[in-house]
Amino acid sequence: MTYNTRQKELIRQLIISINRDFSAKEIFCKLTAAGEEVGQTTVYRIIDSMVEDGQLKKTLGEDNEVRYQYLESCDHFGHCYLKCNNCGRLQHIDCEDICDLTAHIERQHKFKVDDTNMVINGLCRSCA
Amino acid sequence: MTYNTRQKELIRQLIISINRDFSAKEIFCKLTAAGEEVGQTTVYRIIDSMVEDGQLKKTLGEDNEVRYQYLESCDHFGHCYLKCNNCGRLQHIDCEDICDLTAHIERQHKFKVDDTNMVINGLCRSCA
DNA sequence: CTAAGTGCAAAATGTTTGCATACTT
DNA sequence: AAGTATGCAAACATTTTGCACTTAG
Repeated sequence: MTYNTRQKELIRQLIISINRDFSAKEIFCKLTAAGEEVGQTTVYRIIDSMVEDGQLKKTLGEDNEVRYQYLESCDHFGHCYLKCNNCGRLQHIDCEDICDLTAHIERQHKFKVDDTNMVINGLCRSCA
Repeated sequence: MTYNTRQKELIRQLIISINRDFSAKEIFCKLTAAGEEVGQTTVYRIIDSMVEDGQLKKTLGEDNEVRYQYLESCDHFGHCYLKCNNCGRLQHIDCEDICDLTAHIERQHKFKVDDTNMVINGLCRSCA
């Protein structure tokens, strides 16, 4: 079982409100700045469990820093995302939209595409 | 100008011979194990310069470690790769092969795909 | 009451920097 | 000779661990 705690709720809310990718340190600093008392160990632990849970996706930011991306929960089997290089937001797309591509790659290149975690980079509509 | 040194050559050879992704630490350890004297600072510096050069691509491995992937030099404008999740090898594919996809995404999803650095994960022919 | 979660301080890990020395051209 | 590159040791930054304490169910 897993308990609901003040810390988990705070972190979850903050992550959602940020609405772009973030580092563990950022979360810790923002909470502290807001006067919330949450230990940084706890921040790391909660973030890690959200990654295991599939709610967050790890990415590599500038300066080799580990960043995380919130994935809105969805029950699709395939998870494909468009990530904006400018604002950092993720946008989910349906995998049917790219199944022509994956089929092509599997046929022509003999490569079995893993479309459960595919991220395509670029610029979103508002940043383009 | 940039000088050719024993260390650069050793590291370059090693990276090519490894033929999969690697961490800076691995390079340092392998060189040391082989009896080659190369400082770890040097390893980091040479790898960094290869990243800036476009010869290596950074990725995020397990345990948050930064890993690097050797990209065989090519003069294509678009760089799209298929990366095997098992053996770690990268395979280059031509961007014409995926331009239908990028066109579709740009049209339907209003998202300007950056195809200069796109990586698709999956399993290569021998690992599938 | 028990299992799960928290937070501190310390440790471990990975990476970078300052600087004197050595090597390339 | 002049400009680069190297390597050490120390500094840094980030993340993890051990452990006693607290909290949720």
